Amino acid sequence: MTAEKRATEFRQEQIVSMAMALIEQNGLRGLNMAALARQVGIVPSALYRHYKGKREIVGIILDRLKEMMHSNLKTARGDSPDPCARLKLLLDRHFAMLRMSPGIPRLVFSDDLGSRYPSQRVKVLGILVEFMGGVESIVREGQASGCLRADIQAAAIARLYLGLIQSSSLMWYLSGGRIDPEQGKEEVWRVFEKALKPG
Amino acid sequence: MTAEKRATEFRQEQIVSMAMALIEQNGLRGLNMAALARQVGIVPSALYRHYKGKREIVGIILDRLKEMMHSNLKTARGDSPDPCARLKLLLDRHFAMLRMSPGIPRLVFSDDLGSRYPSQRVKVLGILVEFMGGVESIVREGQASGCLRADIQAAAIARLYLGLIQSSSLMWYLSGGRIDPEQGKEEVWRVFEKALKPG
DNA sequence: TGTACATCAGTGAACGCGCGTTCACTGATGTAC
DNA sequence: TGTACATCAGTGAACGCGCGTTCACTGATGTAC
Repeated sequence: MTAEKRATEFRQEQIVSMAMALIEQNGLRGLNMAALARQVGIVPSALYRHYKGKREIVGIILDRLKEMMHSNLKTARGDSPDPCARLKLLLDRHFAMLRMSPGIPRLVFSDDLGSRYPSQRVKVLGILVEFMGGVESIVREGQASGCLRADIQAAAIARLYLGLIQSSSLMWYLSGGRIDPEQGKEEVWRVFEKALKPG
Repeated sequence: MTAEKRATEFRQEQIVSMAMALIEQNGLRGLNMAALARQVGIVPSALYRHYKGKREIVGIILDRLKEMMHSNLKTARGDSPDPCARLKLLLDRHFAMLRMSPGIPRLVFSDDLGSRYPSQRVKVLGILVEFMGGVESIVREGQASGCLRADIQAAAIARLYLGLIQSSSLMWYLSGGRIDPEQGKEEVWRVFEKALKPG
């Protein structure tokens, strides 16, 4: 049986989208060329008409992630004069992104990625560092404006913010998706606010 | 060249220890029978004289982890009448464990583990759930004794505690080991204390 | 409008590599007599 | 104390599987004349 012939742009889109779905289900290990081709509806060797190989596909997913994280930060930065409202908006956007692409944490924290494709690990590191930096600078503004307590270092607050997101993702992942992420998000924000508003 | 003949108990110890070292360096993917045998100084097939296979070796590492986490909780629980001092002691023990076996987070959060050995994932889940439960119960006591604020749910505080540990491990891992874990630990505790002492 | 040709997405067979595991065997060590 | 035998940790060759990738090919589609 032979698949319908489609434009390469169409297939590229399909491939990346199916790749993310596979990662979501079984991690980076679940992303293999045979399964990917099956999902797309073509034969494994046909994938190479559209991408140079697996490495390139993973790279493109990370590029998109970088772009999304970047755009989330930019949106949050320009939104409200109140830094704490911006942090909340960033959290909203971040969770919206995770809801749309639940495979992201599995890819980012997959240590396969680092050991198999060292250059991709550098990319991930850059994404996280940029995100942390962005959060930290909003936190600093929050401390200046008085909406966040100033007796804790901005970097530490940023880490706490990331830690709460992370442990929320972890719970979501460990529960096998049974926990509602939306609920997790609101709880994260409640804790963050209560713990870090000036006393 | 033929290796010296050693008692199986001796080799078993060596194998597990080398396996953890390999995981520390390159994650679960870095743990392969060829490299492991090389580290031990025997030939790959000789490993099977001492263990049934890779699955068993990984299982034993997880059993030890479970035991360590369990004993950390038990020690912390019995130590001081002050719940907050117990949380600090638990943090100390946890970081001491990580310092001694830095491969642990890579193994626990390796999604390879889950997808390749589903039964091991269940084991990890059990370990984490037990740990969280233990932390939560100390937190509850802390809220009752007045050393922790009571206006945040105990479960949320426990998650924050775990989140701080996690993001500290993440920083340590991403930095390639350049950050001093001991320093990270003290910072974690400072943040935790400041954020969660009653107002 | 029809024909010839280039382009391009599809196919299936095959390759090469990594890796966990098996198996027949060897030679040293400990034990029974 | 010496000999015969069982046990057991070691060896190396080979197997099987998963998986990413290559390659010669086919047939449809779009374009030039």
